[in-house]
Amino acid sequence: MEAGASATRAGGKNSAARPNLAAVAALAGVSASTASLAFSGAGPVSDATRAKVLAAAEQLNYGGPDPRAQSLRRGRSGIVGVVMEDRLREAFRDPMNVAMLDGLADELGTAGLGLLLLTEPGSGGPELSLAPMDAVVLVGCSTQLDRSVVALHQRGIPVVAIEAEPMVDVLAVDLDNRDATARAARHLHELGHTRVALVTLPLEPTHPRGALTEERIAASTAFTSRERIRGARDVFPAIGGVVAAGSSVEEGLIAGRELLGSGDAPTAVIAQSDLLALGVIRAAQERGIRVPEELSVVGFDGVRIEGAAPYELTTLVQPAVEKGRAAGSAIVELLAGQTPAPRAFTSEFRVGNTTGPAIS
Amino acid sequence: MEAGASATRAGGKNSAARPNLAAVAALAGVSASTASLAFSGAGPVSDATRAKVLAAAEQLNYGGPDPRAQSLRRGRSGIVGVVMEDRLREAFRDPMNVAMLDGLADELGTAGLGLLLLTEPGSGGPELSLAPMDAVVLVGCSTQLDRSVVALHQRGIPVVAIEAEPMVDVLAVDLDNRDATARAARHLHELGHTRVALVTLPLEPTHPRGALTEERIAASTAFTSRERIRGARDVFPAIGGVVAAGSSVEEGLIAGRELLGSGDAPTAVIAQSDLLALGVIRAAQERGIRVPEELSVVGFDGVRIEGAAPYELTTLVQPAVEKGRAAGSAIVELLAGQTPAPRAFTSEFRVGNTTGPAIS
DNA sequence: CTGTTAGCGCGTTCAC
DNA sequence: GTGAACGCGCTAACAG
Repeated sequence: MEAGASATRAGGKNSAARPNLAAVAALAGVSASTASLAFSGAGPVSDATRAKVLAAAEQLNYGGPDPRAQSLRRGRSGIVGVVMEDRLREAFRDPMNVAMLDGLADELGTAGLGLLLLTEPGSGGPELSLAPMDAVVLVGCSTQLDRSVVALHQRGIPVVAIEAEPMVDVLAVDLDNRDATARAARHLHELGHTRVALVTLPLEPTHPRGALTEERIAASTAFTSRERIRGARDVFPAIGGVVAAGSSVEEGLIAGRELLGSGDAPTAVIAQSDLLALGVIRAAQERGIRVPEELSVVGFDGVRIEGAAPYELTTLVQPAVEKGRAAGSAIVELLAGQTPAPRAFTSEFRVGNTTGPAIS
Repeated sequence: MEAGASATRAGGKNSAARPNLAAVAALAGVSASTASLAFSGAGPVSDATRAKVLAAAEQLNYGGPDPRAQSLRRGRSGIVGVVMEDRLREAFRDPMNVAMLDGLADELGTAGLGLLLLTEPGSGGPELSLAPMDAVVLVGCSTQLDRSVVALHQRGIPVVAIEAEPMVDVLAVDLDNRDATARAARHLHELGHTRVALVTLPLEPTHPRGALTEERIAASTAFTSRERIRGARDVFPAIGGVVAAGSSVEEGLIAGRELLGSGDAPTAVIAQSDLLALGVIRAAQERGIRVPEELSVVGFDGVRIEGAAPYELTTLVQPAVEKGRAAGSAIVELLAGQTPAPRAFTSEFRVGNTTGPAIS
């Protein structure tokens, strides 16, 4: 051994094999278990011994216990999987998802848990059942994940679902999608609207646009969209409309053009997200239709959107961050062996300046 | 054993202990390694044997090999960590980050790798060195991560950094932040502007607002912001301005008010993101300052922003998705034992309708 | 094609 | 305080 200033990228054969705890222990002249305690700090170790171990570690360029081995030994990896709809960009485009994720990450981070982004099976992404995770959060997922959920249960991995069809042994974090939409619909009803149309979020995994038909509703795999449709139908049983390909202003614009260009254009539109609602308003502007005088528009979510001015959307404000936070704390409790109760959140109906009396 | 329709959540003592591969193998009457092959499919196993194993697995309610054990044995977890600035919501608010992540996730997903969201050390989140990951991507990180990077190297974990201060043994995915900004600055220079101000992205981890001072620049930990400042100074050596607390229209508005309210307001503003640029334009509108007649504004990123109309921002279009994709493929190559070359991307200067000749 | 033998790297009993 | 042994659950070698 020459001088000790090396360690940059020395070419010695020592650097070839990665050191492990045993090697460090050997060099320090202690047993492996003692060395383990010296690192984890979870046990009585004399300062002198600890120093010896740390010195040996430094000399061997040992970076601490291997997380993979720890995971196996402890039976915990500190990772929580989050399953979202296929395209990340799609999911992140909607501020609601982002807010929810933020709440979730916040709560999990506090507990030292990391967030693993997964996509639904079949989308070519990482296999849901291949990742070493301690728990899973399903968000805005299609209702067809039963297979995967069963596999997770077999592994004893707790599952929390945000706004999903109820499943056995899956803790639900719910939103009053149906009731909330019904409340908004009632508002329109009271204002005298009868020709009301829906602009819904996607109903199928492939997100095709098109008219809202009975068949599509029946075959839909999107829980949230369907619940909101039901809410609208609680008030307007025969309500129709169009299905958008995503939650964006652009999609709302397309949907709005479709609706407002038809023979008997609606006097009110129930959009399933604020972004869609804003798009519909844009479409109205294009045709010179005034909002709310000639067209009422309600949204869902209650996000502040850049560029919405001068409109203040009539909408349903949902506690997105809280939803994420609730899912996070539920996970933490689940991992602690407790059995938390399902959580249900309610949206607040906020009247803005985009709804008004129907003109007959 | 009664009828076989059970397995829902039977209370037998068999369901207490989670089955493992050995148990399945024993029940199937084969060796553990054979059972392993039957599951992984990576080896010659007779159909009859495989069927036996699968049947035993089903009977025992075994969900397949434990990913944690596989991780240890194979030395791979299939997880790639992504380290971003502290708040997720903050990071996701900027469409650039989302686009980049999308490209990254896309490339990694194809390789079967999952994305683990991590925060910088000290932000209370999951420890960067505690997660079982195969590689790490640093994005928009402060330049003070050397400690963590060293730890990762000790573990033999490859690191890719997107737009970061060069570090040893870290593969760089770079953007021509400085040159690009200089190009935009030159454009303003040629238009005759001399009173030009900057609106920069945060310079410190805590994101305080305030005037852009020499001290702050010198002490800054944000690589991208600093490079862009340098680019501006290549053309306007004495340029000053303000530091925003994040990349958002709101922040741009605040910064714009500050700049335009001062004694000698600038005739041109170089904003370090399109969101900030739009905010500055809003501030100008508030004061009745016309863009581009009385104030020129350039941005950075080249994103389509809802609500920007009727403006089409003069900006630097950067290939965000490609950046992410490049980082992803670099990771894949690194994990395959190859040594990919660093990648560098260039931004395209796009002249919109928010810049014009200086009025003197 | 299948079984046997060794570990992967670590944490946790127990003794001393 | 410290050391010795064992096993987490699986898979990569080699035998047969």
